[in-house]
Amino acid sequence: MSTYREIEINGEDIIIKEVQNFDLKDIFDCGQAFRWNKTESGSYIGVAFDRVMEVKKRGNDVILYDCSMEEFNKTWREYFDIDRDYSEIIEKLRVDETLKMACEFGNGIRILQQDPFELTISFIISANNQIPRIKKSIERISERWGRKIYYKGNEYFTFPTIDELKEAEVQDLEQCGVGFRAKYIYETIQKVLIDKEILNTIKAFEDDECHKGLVEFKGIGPKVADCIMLFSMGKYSAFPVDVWVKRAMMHFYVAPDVTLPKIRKFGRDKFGNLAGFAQQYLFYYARENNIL
DNA sequence: TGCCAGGAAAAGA
DNA sequence: TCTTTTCCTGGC
Repeated sequence: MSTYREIEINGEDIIIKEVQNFDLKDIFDCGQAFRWNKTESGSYIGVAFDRVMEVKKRGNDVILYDCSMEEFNKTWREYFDIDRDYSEIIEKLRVDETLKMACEFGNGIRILQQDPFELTISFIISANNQIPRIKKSIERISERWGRKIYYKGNEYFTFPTIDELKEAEVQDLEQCGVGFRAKYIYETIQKVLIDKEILNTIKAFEDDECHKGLVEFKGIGPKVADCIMLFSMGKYSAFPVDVWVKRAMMHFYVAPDVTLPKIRKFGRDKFGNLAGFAQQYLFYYARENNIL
């Protein structure tokens, strides 16, 4: 289902009129992206797809600064999932009392569609890690191997391409603060160097096959695979079970001693092809409210 | 199947 | 200041 939205050009900027369920804090604080930061003016600046993007809300309008209609249609429309009607998803999920509460809390969430290679490396780093440190590691990797770009007089760095990372050694990666995950990142780089289309191939698979393909990488377990397929491969039956979702599920649905694979199966069976959305609402609700 | 090591820094006490 | 926890995976 897609809903028509009015898109306007205003000087150098794109204005998407009257967007519902689109809140910048919800989108960038729900743990799916690591390269966006809030500015003093209330906008968010991030690096994605080789450029710096600044986004701001004005009423219910979304402004994308310095962006042509062509670029918007080619890249950001899909990235911000503009054509999806989230009220329809919330309508279906809110029959469940817990989800009703979680959806109301995080009603501005959108699941971004990011670059599979960047997401794969980023979520390998995320394993048993915390967000400030994950962000720092990704910044260091970008500074070291990415391309320097400028926005409003400030320096930014693109996330490196596979070719830019081909010389990276385990030791170099360790210097970026990724710790024991360095060898997993190194092995993933080698694997992608051998077959540069491997992530696109995996992306084209059905959801379960996609998950199987991803967990074959060192450093990618069930949780990280679910994140990669949900945030960069459009696989919405994914149900990443991290510490917060586990807490939320144990709090609201299942017995305290249930294993992670069982929680994952429970979530996927319960929410079907909306599992990924349900997970995001639950995760955000649980973490922001510090539920036990 | 279940347990635990594995960076280092944030968050909590 | 010190201790615990951290969006978990691999290997035993």
